Amino acid sequence: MTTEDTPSDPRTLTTVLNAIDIIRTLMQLDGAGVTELADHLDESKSTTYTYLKSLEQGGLVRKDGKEYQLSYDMLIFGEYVRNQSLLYTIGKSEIDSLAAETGQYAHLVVEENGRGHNLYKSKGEQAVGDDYQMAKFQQRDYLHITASGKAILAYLPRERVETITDHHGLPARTEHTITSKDRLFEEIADIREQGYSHNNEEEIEGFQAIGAPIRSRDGIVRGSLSVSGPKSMFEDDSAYQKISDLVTKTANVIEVNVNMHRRSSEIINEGT
Amino acid sequence: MTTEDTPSDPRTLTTVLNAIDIIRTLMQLDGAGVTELADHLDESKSTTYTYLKSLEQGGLVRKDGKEYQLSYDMLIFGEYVRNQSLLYTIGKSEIDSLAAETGQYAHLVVEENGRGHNLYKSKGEQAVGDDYQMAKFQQRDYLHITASGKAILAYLPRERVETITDHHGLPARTEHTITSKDRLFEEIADIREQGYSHNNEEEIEGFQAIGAPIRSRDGIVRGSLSVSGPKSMFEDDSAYQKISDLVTKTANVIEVNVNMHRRSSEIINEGT
DNA sequence: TGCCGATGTTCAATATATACGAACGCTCTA
DNA sequence: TAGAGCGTTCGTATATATTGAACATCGGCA
Repeated sequence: MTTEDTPSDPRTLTTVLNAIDIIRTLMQLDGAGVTELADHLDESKSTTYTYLKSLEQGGLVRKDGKEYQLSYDMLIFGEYVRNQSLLYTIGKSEIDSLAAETGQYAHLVVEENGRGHNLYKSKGEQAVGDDYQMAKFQQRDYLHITASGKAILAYLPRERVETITDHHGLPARTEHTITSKDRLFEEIADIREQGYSHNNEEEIEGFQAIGAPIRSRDGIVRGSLSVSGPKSMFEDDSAYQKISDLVTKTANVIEVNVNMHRRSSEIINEGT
Repeated sequence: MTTEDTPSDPRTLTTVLNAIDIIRTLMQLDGAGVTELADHLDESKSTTYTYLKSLEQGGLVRKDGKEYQLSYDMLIFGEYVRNQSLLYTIGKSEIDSLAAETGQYAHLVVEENGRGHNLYKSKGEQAVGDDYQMAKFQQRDYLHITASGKAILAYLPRERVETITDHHGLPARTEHTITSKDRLFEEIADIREQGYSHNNEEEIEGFQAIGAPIRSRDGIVRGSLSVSGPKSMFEDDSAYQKISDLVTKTANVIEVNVNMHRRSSEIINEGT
């Protein structure tokens, strides 16, 4: 239906996929009417209409004046997903401290389907960059482009990294972006040695970042965090050192707390 | 399929509604396996399996170990919906100030399908109540139970209020909850006279709140805001006065800014 | 005011996708 | 290592989605 649709085996519910396409397109178009949507999806008006009405009845879509929009129920799902994440509930305040101590932006990230999802971000006092750019809910990043993403890649099984890069490719954002697998695996080796990742203007010109993984006791990456800001903040050696120390320290604190929490839930569940 | 399902006319896509049921149930159960879900929905295992796989392929659901969960894409939808709302983008900082000035919780609310949805909340320094209770994403409230909800009801067309109460009823939360239509319409008249609403332990024993509507130039309610805290904060007359003044003032500021923004977009769009 | 074009909505026929049970495979546990 | 419980596959019976054409409604413009 859309350009990105994989062939899909015949045992998949096409109606469900179509509905999801409509949801995504509605987001992409920032709301749309029946005709506009139908044109974008190459479907008949009547079909599109039926989908919209069904989604409306199900509460995922709302008719707002002349246009159909995603409903506020989506907000509920989103908040639910966020609050469900241990990384978020435990890490939130640590990320706030990290942003406060560094004065820059701090982010908390998880991986899903080979992309980095922003669970939370906190803005430090000296953080620059329009809120515009930062508020943009570009919440799904390529992993090879960000410090937090690279921190995750570095501790994913090599095979998984292969799959991800094969699937998503290594598109460039700036001239510093890592665009070859070889280069990426070199970088991964460096990160593992240092324990943190460094984004050297690979996502945005003039911006740098330092990230570190958050792992569970068995070594599996659960997510990562990062601090980002204008490159001037990272150029001075002692500043760089300070930030990387804070980043790894914070990652460790969250790691310990998450693992403690998991352990205690496991003990509780032993009765089951 | 679920208990709340309305018969639904035959022109609706049942597959879409079924998929949405699965999403909602997955949230309700905090993740589930195929069998558990199938039991809850009174569907065959194989059918449920097909839905889960389709939703997974569509990216709304993720298999997390042994259980299916809502995906982080939901977070993207949620953030999108939030950021799309003018009330949020404009009101956020005002709500923060309101929380700071009163020291209590401040909320920003919109109405959808007769329920109040929390767009944003901010916690003041002296705010009490476990983060637990407040972080709980109970983000869809009955309108007659909260100060913000009542502020909205007060400026909705009477006919709409009737529809909403008929549909949702007036369930009680405490012994102070308004549970009759007559009482509700009296309250609405009072709110219109005062310009703000007062929640007198109608939602939670020992908690009070003051809310005010946010309306567009044509008088249509776009949402509301409120400040809530322990009743001791509201008992002193001058404190009550101070809070209600701040609440109505803040509502006005947001109102003006939203209306200005809309006006300028309209002017821009004149070229279209 | 009244007409035109565009958009939203309905419908009946057709083409197609979904639902289910039974059977198989896997895993965990006793 | 047997067995219970869960996830997965598949063939078939059945119910569902799709579409264009016709109708309704809205908004703009003369």
